[in-house]
Amino acid sequence: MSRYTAAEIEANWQKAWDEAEIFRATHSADKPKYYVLEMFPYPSGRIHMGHVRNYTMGDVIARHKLATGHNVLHPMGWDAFGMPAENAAMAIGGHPKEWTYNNIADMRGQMKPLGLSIDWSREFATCDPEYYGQQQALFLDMLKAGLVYRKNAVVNWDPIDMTVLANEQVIDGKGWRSGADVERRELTQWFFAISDMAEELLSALDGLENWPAKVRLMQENWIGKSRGLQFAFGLIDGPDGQDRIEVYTTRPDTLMGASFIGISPDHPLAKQLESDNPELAAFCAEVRKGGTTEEALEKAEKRGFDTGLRVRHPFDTSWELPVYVANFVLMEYGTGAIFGCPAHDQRDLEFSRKYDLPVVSTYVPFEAEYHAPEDGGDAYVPPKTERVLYTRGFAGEEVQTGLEAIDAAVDFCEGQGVGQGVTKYRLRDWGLSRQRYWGCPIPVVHCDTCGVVPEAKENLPIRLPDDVTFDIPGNPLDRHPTWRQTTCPRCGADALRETDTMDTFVDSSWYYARFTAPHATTPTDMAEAEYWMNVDQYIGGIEHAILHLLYSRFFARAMQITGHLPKKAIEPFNALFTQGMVTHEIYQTIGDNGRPVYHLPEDVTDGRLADGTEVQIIPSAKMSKSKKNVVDPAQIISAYGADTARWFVLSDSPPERDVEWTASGAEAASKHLARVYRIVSDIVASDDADAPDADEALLRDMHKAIQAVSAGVEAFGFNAAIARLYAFTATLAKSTAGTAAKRQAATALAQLMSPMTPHLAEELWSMLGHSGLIATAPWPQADPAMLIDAAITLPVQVNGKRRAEIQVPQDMPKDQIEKMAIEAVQRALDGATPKKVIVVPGRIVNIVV
RNA sequence: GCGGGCGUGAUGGAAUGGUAGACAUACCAGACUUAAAAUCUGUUGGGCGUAUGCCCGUGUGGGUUCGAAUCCCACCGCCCGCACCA
Repeated sequence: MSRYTAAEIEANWQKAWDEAEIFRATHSADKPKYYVLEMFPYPSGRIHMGHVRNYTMGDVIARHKLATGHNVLHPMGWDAFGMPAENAAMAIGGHPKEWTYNNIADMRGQMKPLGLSIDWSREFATCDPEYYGQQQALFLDMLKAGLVYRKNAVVNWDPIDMTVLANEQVIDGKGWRSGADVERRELTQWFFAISDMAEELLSALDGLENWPAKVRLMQENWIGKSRGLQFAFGLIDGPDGQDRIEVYTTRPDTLMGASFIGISPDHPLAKQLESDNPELAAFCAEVRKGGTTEEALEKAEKRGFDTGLRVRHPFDTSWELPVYVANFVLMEYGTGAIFGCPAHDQRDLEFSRKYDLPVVSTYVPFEAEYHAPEDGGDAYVPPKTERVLYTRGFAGEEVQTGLEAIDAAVDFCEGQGVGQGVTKYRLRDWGLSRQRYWGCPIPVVHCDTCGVVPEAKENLPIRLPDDVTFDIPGNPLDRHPTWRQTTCPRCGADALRETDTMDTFVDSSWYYARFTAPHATTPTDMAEAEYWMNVDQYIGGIEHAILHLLYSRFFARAMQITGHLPKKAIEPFNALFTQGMVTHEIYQTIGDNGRPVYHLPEDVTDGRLADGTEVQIIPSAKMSKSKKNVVDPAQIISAYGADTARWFVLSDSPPERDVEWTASGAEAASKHLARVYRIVSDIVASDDADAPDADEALLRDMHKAIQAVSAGVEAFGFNAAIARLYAFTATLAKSTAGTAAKRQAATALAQLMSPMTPHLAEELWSMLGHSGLIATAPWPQADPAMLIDAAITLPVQVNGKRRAEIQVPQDMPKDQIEKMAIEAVQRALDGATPKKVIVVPGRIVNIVV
């Protein structure tokens, strides 16, 4: 009997698949298409277990679809532009291009042994001029369509990476990559007009039924739609030309409780006043400088600067309110000015107490023991759905919910000519300019006479120059001796190229479309896009729930507007699945300096290092180099084979949750695969043709397994599918059936395992004497008749507690089941007469006494 | 603060409102072996009992239901997203 040797088997079958070109995606009229895509990797140089899990899931889907008669597109590429390449060039010398392409070659080399069913003929990297040239063409079309524009803007400047960041890339006031405190600078930048599509991007979320609700909700919150009233307070004796302050509020029902106006330090009025008020200027400067981190904001006192100006309340001209420049008012949201209502907003209340401003409730709750904010209590902010008593509403005293009162207030104010109801979105335009080298050059030219001129399409791609240096910070394109010099595409005069490159999120916002025609001489080929789009199943990490997925949704729309995608691709990803991380325990000892020292899993055996030192085990966390809790897929593959790694990352945990990598788990997976191999070898070697073939139980279990595993694979229930395969394997191992039945069951087992462990499955298929490849063999079908057992076991409950079991024929009439059930639980009934008998067919009997 | 999710054995987890703990890990026991490894078999939620069995049990407390891990309400704990957003 031969032994299971993963290395040999896996190499052989990978070669066979390559030679047969079974994963090459082609059109076919008689098969439905299926496009499965995993979020493409950044070429850091090494694949990690997270990649293995992600791509294995996609591969299971792809292989299952292939076997169920679909025309599958399953491509792979590289998200290859970005800062790490430049950082590497700065740190260790060399060139980002070289570094990137070497990494790609390395990672491809690590990925191929996984045996993924990828159409490698479609592979590309976003740093290929062939790709980014088309991205430039797309940019020019978007520019023409008004989807890109240039403006002067206060931007988030990352002082370490020396570049601008999008709002989405600022996390807690720090750069998402560098972690540096972000500064505010005013620069001329390119923007995608994504906010114009806010409503569309929001309302279309409803149609994404096969996206996780969590992701849809996160996007909804990010877009941040709010409905409110925008109106003006009349300014008394304002500076030159200023006679009003526009404010926006979502709570116009509290307008009669207003006690001050707060404006942002960046508000035009504040800036105007600043010029002849050094004290105010100092205050504003201090606020602008202030940290925007969570802790800083938490601790930051609500502070204001009384401008001395007063406004009139729109509904009572004798009512004057002071105008403060307040440190908590943001210029970026609404109008950059608010009215403060301390009775119904805790922040406004704190501010009012500090500056001794009046506190007036507009509504109160019904409870008697209510401690009003006027008397030192907290601000009263009930849910908008709660009914409260309005004491200072617009229609006199009445009981209303906040929602009703807000609507009524908007109507009333509009009727009185005080402002209008408006809808606002938190989503802001996407700034795409980056002052970096390793990115897609923005294809425009600055001409002294013509201004900013789009490059001519025939000049594309605008290639990055290779001869650049990284010895000093900043953008090497800026200081390149000749690259900038060009001629104006419009007037032919000498002109300068734009040296900003595009945010790398642009690259990943349309790659899924490029995969449908990776070598087209336009961004996409409409016929191919029409055939392959949309992505039927997209799989990736939850960390991309907002940025990448929102940008991609925007791009799909932009590409439709510019004629690069068909209408049906307006939402590019029909279904989205967000998989969990692969985690591992952390092994730590305390070093001489009292600091923790981390140890790699391969250096720890039974909780001890090689020298016998005991390590402290810290609970499982995301694999990270700094904590050394990393398992290298390449090592696992060489130790156990790819099938073991694939099997393990799919088992144990549901795919959307984190899975903990354990050595014992990997060992167990490996043993199981070897066991399956052995069982099938034995079946092939034996000849029990004379054994009673009547072991129907085996074939029944086979059909049930086909049913359960198929359902599991289709519904991302990989862990449950694998559990079922363990059980079916046990049935097969113990079966006393004849060879023919066993061979049939073994064949089904191989097929059901084939999406997860494709190499072993091919080997078993071949051992069992089947011709061709299991990868392309039709998926087994469950026979409905075999799923129903002739006799079934019914638990019998008395008052909801299980007291007995009865064996009944599948089709026994209800009244007979009742009779049998009552008989079976005579003792538990203890003479009592059943009041009611509930028979749930095929499930349970419950007797109520 | 706002929004969302989760809580089941020693562990990962399973369970269309219908036998809670499938499957796996770990542990324990047995078979094979001179021995070990490998392999195979069995046990394992808690408690009571010689036993047929009985009681308890899905974070806590209540509710709906013939029947609740699952649905509803409140609370506790953990996790995630957003956040001086007016």
